[in-house]
Amino acid sequence: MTRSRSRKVPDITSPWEPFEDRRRARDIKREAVLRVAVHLFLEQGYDRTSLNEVAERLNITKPALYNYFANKEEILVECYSLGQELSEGALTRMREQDGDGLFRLRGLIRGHALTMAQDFGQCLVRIDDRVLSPEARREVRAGKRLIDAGFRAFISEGIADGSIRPCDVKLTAFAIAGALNWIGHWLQPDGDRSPEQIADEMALRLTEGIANTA
Amino acid sequence: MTRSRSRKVPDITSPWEPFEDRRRARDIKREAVLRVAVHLFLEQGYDRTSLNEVAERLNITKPALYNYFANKEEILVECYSLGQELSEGALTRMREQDGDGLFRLRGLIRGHALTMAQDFGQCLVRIDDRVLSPEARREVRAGKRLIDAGFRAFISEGIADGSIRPCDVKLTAFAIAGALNWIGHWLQPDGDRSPEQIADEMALRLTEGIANTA
Amino acid sequence: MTRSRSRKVPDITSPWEPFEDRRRARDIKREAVLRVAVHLFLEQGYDRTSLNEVAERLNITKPALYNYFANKEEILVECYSLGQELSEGALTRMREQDGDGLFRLRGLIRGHALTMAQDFGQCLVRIDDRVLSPEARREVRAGKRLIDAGFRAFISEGIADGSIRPCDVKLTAFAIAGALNWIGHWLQPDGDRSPEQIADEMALRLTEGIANTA
Amino acid sequence: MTRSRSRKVPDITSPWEPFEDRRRARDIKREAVLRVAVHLFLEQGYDRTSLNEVAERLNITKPALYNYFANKEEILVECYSLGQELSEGALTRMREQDGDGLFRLRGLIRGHALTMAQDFGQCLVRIDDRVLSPEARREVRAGKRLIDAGFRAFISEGIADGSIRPCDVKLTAFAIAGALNWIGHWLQPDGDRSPEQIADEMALRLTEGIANTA
DNA sequence: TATGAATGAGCTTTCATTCAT
DNA sequence: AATGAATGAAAGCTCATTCAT
Repeated sequence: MTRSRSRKVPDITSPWEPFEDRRRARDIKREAVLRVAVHLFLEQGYDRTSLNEVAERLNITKPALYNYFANKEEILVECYSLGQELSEGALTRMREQDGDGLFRLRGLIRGHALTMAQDFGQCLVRIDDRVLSPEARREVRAGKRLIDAGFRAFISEGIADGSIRPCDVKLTAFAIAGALNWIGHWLQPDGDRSPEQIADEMALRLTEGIANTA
Repeated sequence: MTRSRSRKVPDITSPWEPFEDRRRARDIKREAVLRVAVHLFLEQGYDRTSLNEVAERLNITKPALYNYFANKEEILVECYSLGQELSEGALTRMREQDGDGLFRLRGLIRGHALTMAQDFGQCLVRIDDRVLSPEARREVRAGKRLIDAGFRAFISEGIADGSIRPCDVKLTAFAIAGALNWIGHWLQPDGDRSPEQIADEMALRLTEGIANTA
Repeated sequence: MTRSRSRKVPDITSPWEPFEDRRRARDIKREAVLRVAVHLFLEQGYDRTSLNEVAERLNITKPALYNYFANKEEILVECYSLGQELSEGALTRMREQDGDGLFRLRGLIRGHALTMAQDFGQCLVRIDDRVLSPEARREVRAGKRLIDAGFRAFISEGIADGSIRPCDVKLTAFAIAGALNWIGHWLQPDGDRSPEQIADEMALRLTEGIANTA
Repeated sequence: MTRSRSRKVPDITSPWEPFEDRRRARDIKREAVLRVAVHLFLEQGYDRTSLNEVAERLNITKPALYNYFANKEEILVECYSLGQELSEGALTRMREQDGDGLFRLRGLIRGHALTMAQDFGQCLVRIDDRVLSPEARREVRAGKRLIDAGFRAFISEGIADGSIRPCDVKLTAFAIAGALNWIGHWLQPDGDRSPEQIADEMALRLTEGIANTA
């Protein structure tokens, strides 16, 4: 026993590694579940995607999923969370950057557009959160409001610093967000524009009317 | 219509009238089903709305629905159709009006925004057409493309006649459509802006950047 | 239509009969479900009896049960109810009869013993009410307490009127109820004593010690 | 085995002790499992108690249980066994004591009542043995019959020696056993009577009617 | 000895749809 | 035109049990 063990070098040098390994393996598997799930959710809708299908694509059985998630809803919630992270990431990055309101707004537009080019990001706007339990829904909606508030804040800021022309902040924010969210509905992975091109174009196009270039 | 109605007094003279009446009654009921259905679909999602619920709100029983519709999918398809009619109506109206591209585009924006303020209109963008059978889906998508083509046509027209500044037509159309479709997601029936106000505002706001006012 | 109808004599003489028939048919089926269910519950236990088994014995399919009952629990609750009715029937009958406490107690014993000879009666003591939801359980337990209270009342009454010797009422009631409830556990349908014989014997035996024969 | 063990220095003085220790530790753990299990079985029923719950309360994981028991059924069987031991203990003790039938019967009643005040004892009458496999059930039932036979034997003995009045032995035994078994259903751990008081009271009360005091 | 992961079997429940009436 | 009853299919979830480690 001692001998056979002694051959396994890493076990001696770092007895915690196996633990780490396990946890990492677990996280990797969790992520794999989420990736497959969000993909199917987007493809077929949440209700029409059975856990069996998710499991099948992962080459495991349905109950195995319950090792990683408490129930189907939790899977969706975590998909939302990952999407939310993408979205908030863009917001945070721009918040920390110097520049006037218009500059930051354009950055946020770009970031949000790129978010919409990814599965987890699309999930935010294409999977109806009405399937969630009231509590989960509240949390998800709070996240969505954060983003919206970000758009409004940058617009207001731009108006204050003169980089954006006075306008109806709320409606403008909705219009911009709507145009971006819609990307998730029409974007083709193999389209003739790359997500980055779309993002850049949107950043310009959606601010053309309100940019104070005078 | 007016004539058939005026005859109504003596049923004996016109044995076909009851037929008319019947068909009308039938249509009225069909419409009632659709109105209730689209409402519930929007409220809970298509999959989570059972025909039982629809029937209950109509004070009939589930199988009675099958007198008016072949199956659940047909109900949804007709909801889409009604939404599509609203949408295409706006398009047709503007097509028949005189005016330059910008003028027509603004009219279409207004019309589309108003469409998004109604249940059947919202249905177009909030109920995922992936629940439909391939054939039905193809038809619905064809309808949606029509609208999109309308936006693009007016924009191109505007560029041609000089009322709109040159721009990426496709992307611009997507941006405008997205901003408008999004209305269906955030509009509150009792909000502080009326649908008409929103429509007018959007017509201006979404063309600010591309209008050739020089 | 009118003619074909006029041939159906009973429809004319009593237009309500078909309705009645239907309702009766429905009740008959409900009862059949309950009889089969309680039988299986007693034979295998509640948890180990699947609705499939119940349905199979009735030559219907599982979901058909849901026409008559909202869920499995409701089936059990109604079994309890029927058992409770038997039990309370005996109590009520004796309450309405003249006689001293001892006489009534013996009557109740007899009645309860006979109750324990029937499926619905056995259900009361052999199916654990812990499988029920809290609300349902509360109701079932309230029923059980009623019976218990009946035993105590008659004993107290007997002590008061001198037909029963002073004793620990609560414990005596428990002892009697226990002896009777236990019948449900050992009674064989084809045993050498009939339920009536057992009931009579128990009425005497369980009161021998407390009867005031002096 | 002994040899390989002897290499561990401290073990040299008494190489058997660790074994003993181990076995003892194992038995202690087995017992702990049984105590937790019987408690949960009584609280929620056998079927509704998952091995996960049992394990959780023991701060181990579910598969660990399989080190001590082959399967869930075995756990229940051993719970029964421990209850049976309690019950048979009372029987054996009285069998070995001098005294007439009435005396012994009263002793057995007392012993059985006390058995019913303990988890393992209650298990005998509150957990349905129909969840067991046929073989296990046969064994458990054999045990239960032993106790029943004990009651009958003492009653017969009492009739023979004149301490008990002639009566229907079988029915009397059932009545007494039933009254006692029922204790397990109504006894409250914090009730106003101690188990001993109840046992004494029952010993008198349940023999009042048949005791030959003349 | 103990664990995390996985599985197979099974259960309750829901629902669109059909059919006799 | 409308209903009550019934069904087939499927879904989410639970759980005892096994196994590699």
